[in-house]
Amino acid sequence: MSTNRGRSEYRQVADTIRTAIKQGDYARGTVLREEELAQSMGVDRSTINRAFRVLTADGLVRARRGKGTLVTFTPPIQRNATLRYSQAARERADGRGAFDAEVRALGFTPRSELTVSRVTPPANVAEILNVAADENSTVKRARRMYADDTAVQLADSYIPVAIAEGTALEADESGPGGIVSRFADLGLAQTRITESLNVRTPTPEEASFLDMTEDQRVYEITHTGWTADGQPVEVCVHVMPTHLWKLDYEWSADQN
Amino acid sequence: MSTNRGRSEYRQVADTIRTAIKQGDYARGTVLREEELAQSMGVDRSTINRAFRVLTADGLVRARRGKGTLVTFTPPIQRNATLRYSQAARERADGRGAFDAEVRALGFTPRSELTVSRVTPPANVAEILNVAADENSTVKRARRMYADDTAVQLADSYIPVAIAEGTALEADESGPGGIVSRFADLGLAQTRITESLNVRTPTPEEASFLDMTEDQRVYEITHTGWTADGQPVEVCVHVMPTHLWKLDYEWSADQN
DNA sequence: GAGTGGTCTAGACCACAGA
DNA sequence: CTGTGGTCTAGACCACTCG
Repeated sequence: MSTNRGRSEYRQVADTIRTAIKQGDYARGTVLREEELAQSMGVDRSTINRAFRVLTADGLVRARRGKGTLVTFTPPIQRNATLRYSQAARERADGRGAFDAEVRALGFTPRSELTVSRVTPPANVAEILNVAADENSTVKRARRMYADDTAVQLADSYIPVAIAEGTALEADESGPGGIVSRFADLGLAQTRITESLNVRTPTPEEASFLDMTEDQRVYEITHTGWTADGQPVEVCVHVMPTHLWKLDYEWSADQN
Repeated sequence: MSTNRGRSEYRQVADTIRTAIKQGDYARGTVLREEELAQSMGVDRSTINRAFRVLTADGLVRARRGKGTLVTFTPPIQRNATLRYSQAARERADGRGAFDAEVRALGFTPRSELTVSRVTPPANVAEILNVAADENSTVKRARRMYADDTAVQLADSYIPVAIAEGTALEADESGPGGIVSRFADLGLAQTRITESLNVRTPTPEEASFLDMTEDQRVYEITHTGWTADGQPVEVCVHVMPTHLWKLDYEWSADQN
């Protein structure tokens, strides 16, 4: 491969393959082999390996030892933060959650698993909820979400035991309208929502569950629901691969 | 370096240095040298180089050819999307913008440059604003933002020429309360805001301006302001390094 | 056992910074 | 001219997949 305006060979290789994937020349599921590409492009295998690392970080391919490197590019799932929690959306949802609609919109089949337990919350969650961080002071509703059997999101919701104890909030099924409706049933309707968002490297555990490498990135969204009198009743920490999601927000400019 | 539960050497090296930086053992500005670390840790220089690549992606260090690798870790700047556009914030601001307050909150000195021109908007912007994409159909207000002389954000705002022509919206100074107040002066108060957010690799130009490598990531935020009668009057595209920013959103649960 | 990616080393050469 | 990172190659060895 010829030299080209200071752009290194592995980046040129990555650019070439990226373009091919986006144009549809390499369809999702196509298997590429490093050695073969190395020979056809006249470079060392390590150069191809490095190019694939770049493409992997962007979520375009995924290497499998012993098998080859698969093209995995998918358009992102759209998460509308505001609609998810609106009254109207809950009435519209017919018992199906927001996640369900988001995934179906792309033609995938959604699935999610829920595990409810009592746990000691992470320090930052304990601080927001104003509960002790050193006991089983919260109910944790851990959701694991999939699209066509691919894990796409982790969402761990924490509720103070003082609120959840003996209520539907500790049940394995959230019921019609979702968990937010259960809060409303208890007279703890969430009227104000805050989300704090950052991007980071996944932990090894997250990377394993979400089938990511540590070169990829996740959104970490800390979502808090507040009642009208300013009480924080639920904190949910969402972790999702950045290459799989697009986030939408919407609000009134003069509400504050 | 001994083998350790399948975690590769370069990741172990990265973990070690990451911990040292976060604990404050390597202060911001410390210069590290690959060859020196390679010898002290008993590995090849390329292994250290690869470890630094990981740390660079996280924004912890930045390599400088000919000089060494500098520790650059900084706590993130907090951007509160909702407050930026509220009436209250504009009145509080004393002529200083939201960016100004966000940067000062971290002890840095903010600075920004503004260039106003007429341009053909990007296709996605043209579509939102419902203007032609093939002429100088929009006024572009290009802001370049710095914290202590480090570039931290690019924000390109687009306004239909039909709205901006001959108004303060085409001026080089946005005036008290910022550009949003000028819209209000024209009877085009923005009452609804939408933001669509994703994460991607910076373009070579963005990487150069923001002093990033292509291993790092940027947020791309497409912000739209709408009037009460549903007219889109301004689209602003923000590009900012993910390792430098934390994003906060806030809204009423039942506004929709 | 053969195929394929993940990683490490050793050596080389280039580009850029700075004296 | 020297120091330092960026990249490329060649070879090696390991881990995992699949027949």
